[in-house]
Amino acid sequence: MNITRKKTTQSKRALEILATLEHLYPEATCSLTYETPVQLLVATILSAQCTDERVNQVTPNLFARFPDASSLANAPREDLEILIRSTGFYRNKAKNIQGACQKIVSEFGGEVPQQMEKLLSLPGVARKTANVVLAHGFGIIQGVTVDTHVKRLSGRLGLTKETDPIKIERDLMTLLPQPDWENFSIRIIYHGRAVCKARKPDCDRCKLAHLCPSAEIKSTR
DNA sequence: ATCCCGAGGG
DNA sequence: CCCTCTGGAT
Repeated sequence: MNITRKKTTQSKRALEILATLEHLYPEATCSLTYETPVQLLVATILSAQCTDERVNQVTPNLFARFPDASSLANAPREDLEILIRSTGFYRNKAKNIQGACQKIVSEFGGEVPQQMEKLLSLPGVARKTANVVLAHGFGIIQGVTVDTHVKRLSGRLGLTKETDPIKIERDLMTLLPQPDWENFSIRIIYHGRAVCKARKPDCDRCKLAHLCPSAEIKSTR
């Protein structure tokens, strides 16, 4: 009973947070630029530990030369590395992009698969990347995208005590209605970038402060 | 737990 | 200098 009641309270608070975020960022969408599911997958792999702004800076040149899975699969590794270098982790990312595209060509007919298990079988693709591709590429809501922002804000907002992204995702999936899973993530990310920043969270201007156990109240001492 | 890794902010 | 940015594999 206690647990059920507690979960209900938390879930209600999660919904209030989501409602506030929807009001705050009505137009929030995936901020990566892409034309096809393959390009979305590649851009998402590139977005690891890197701002989406920087990803969008390299992908136009990348996709102009290697627009699809087969051209990426057959590209000289060094050309890929040079094109994506500024996004960091460029050797791993180039290897993973190429490996993923080779498998997409050889096993999935050159198209990004729409099943979670098949996506997870691609090198460099785990739940975060798979969730982004399924949601924004195909409109399939399979889980909650947990990136560095979702992880940080979920903790600060008291929506989870976990630190493992998989467990955080499980908590958020319990707290939120399935159709809103990606809506929540995308807006949390916007809020994490603009207000609830990693270094210096701007609690004074935060519209979620009244719902947040971590908000700093500066008037008390 | 550690490694991969560039770029920008403080 | 240190920290952070839509992580994933070993």
